Amino acid sequence: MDDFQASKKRKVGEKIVVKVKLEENEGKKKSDQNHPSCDSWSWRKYGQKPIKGSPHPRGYYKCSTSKSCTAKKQVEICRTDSSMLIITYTSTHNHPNPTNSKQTKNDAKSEISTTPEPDQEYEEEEKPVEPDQEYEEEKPVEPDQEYEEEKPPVVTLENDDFRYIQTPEEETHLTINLENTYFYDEPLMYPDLMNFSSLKTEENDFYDELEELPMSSSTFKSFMRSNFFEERVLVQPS
DNA sequence: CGTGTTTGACCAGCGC
DNA sequence: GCGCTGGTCAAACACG
Repeated sequence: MDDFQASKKRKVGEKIVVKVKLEENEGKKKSDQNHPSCDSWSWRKYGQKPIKGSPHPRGYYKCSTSKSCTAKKQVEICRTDSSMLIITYTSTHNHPNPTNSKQTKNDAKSEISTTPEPDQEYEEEEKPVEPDQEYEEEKPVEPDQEYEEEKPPVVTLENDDFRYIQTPEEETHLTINLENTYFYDEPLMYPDLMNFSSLKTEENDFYDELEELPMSSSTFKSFMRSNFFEERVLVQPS
């Protein structure tokens, strides 16, 4: 009802693809039970489909915080690396993050802009500092995009069709530039990044290898509850 | 009882 | 035009 029944189809206007590294041995956090991401939005699963060429099904989630919120995400296990989750965010939250307020345990540094505007972009956002965020992958850096050591309060990367806002706490590297595709790595640990103006993605890079990895939904679920770090990938449409 | 998950069916875009 | 595939719906079910 709520939705822009816009597209049941694959022509989504905006997407953020996040790669999440799972660490199986790192105990299960009950706090992530329902959403395989460390974002603090609450998600409700509304579907799951086996994806051709992938041994793992893809789960479809909607934001359950607000019925009018059209934010969605897709979660699947990377076929090339079963310890990696691929989370694709689509649409935007049109409400502030409800759990931010109750997430004051670490450091309630996260301020949410209460802007009920559906297409509103949060120009500035603060992320809760993650003490143990770890990610170290060195990848070829796009010469055009250079990130300096000391970052300004907010770094905004802009392209013709997407804009990506990051905070100084996260280190973002531009990793690959395939024609029109831009990839970023970063320890995504905050949900407010769900606001983006116009992003798009190609997922074909995941399909380059298929391995037989029989994984039941329960196994998948246990994956979801593990620890991980995330790796955000932004893609620009061609 | 409320909320979230599971799962099969249905729908629509896309390629041939 | 047809079939394939991905995305969504909704009823049934599970869980706290």
